Amino acid sequence: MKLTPTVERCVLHWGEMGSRWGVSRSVAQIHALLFLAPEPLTADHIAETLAIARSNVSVSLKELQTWELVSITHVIGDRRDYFLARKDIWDVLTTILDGRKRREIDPTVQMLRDCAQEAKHDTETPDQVKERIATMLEFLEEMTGWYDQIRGMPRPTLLKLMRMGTKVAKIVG
Amino acid sequence: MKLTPTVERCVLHWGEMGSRWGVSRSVAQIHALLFLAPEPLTADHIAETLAIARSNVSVSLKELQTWELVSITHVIGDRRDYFLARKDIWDVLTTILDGRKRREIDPTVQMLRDCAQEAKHDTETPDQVKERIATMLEFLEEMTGWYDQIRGMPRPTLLKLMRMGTKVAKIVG
DNA sequence: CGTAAATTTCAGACATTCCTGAAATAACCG
DNA sequence: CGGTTATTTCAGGAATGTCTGAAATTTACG
Repeated sequence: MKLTPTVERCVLHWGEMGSRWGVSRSVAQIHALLFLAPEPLTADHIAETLAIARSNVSVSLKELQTWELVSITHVIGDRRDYFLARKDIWDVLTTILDGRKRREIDPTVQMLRDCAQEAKHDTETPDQVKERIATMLEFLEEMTGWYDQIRGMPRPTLLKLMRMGTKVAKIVG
Repeated sequence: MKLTPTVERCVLHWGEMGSRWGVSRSVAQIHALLFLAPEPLTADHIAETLAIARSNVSVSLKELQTWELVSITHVIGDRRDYFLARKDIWDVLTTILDGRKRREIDPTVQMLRDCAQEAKHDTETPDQVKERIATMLEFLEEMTGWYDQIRGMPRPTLLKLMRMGTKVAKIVG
């Protein structure tokens, strides 16, 4: 896997996007490289190609594995680890969304539930604020509930629905 | 607008979430405070309540205004600016999504288009990589196209569709 | 205008995150 | 085992991002 100008451009852009979404540049770049690579790559290869420290690659790969975006394979007669990214784009997207929901949205919902609970014995917080928190909680619960339902649908069904676009409303409504 | 323990908890959590999504803690905290506040607040009031520098509040409010999440109002007989956050949660969400799409997704699509274009005269990049880029581009174009359609739908229609959940598929399919 | 309040700018301090390189550990082979 | 290769850990340095406070600017009132 050579870093051709085209690949380089994708990798750099993806790294840039990563930092805007709370992922370190290295992690995002490695992910981009592995995503594009037709073959699994060794950590050494990645470090050399992207010109980043070998140790950095090691840590970043660990993180990508906890995100379930990257896995390890092996080649017979070779002791080194070969890394392989999830290639199905739809899969990549849902994996990332699932992860962020679990790590960020779900705890936020929990925090709002706690606040709503506490609010009952809380005389100093104005009612308008309590109401706003309640509305927020309701909204998030509705959104996450919807997301979970959607996630449970078979992909072809979902794709069909998406391709129908606004026509869905006409048929249903 | 007093910083009651409940409000404080929301503000701190929201600040935390902000930094995980590429927004500075101050900006996120100010947004949370303004979102919860029933009344518009002055910059001084915000600085005092959150114990952050007045200048920081000024810059953060500017950023929130470019995101169209916060606007200025005035009170007769008072020269100070009063700041007011968008209160409709649905509106807040779509405003944020629109902004991120415009700033991050659209440029990414453009980058992929450029790569796909360049790929035609590019002999060194393997075909498998070119194909992956093409697939990625196709996927993103489909997703953004769908998003734009959805965004154009009247909100009650969309809400109805969401509340139907998976039933939509049964009726349509 | 002159003055005072309100706001903004911005250089540099501070904090955080990220990355590196050396050392430690683990895995494997003969 | 001893030696070799692969991987991980981690302290500290580098880079980046964030925040502050003083000074400059703008705004509005008398």
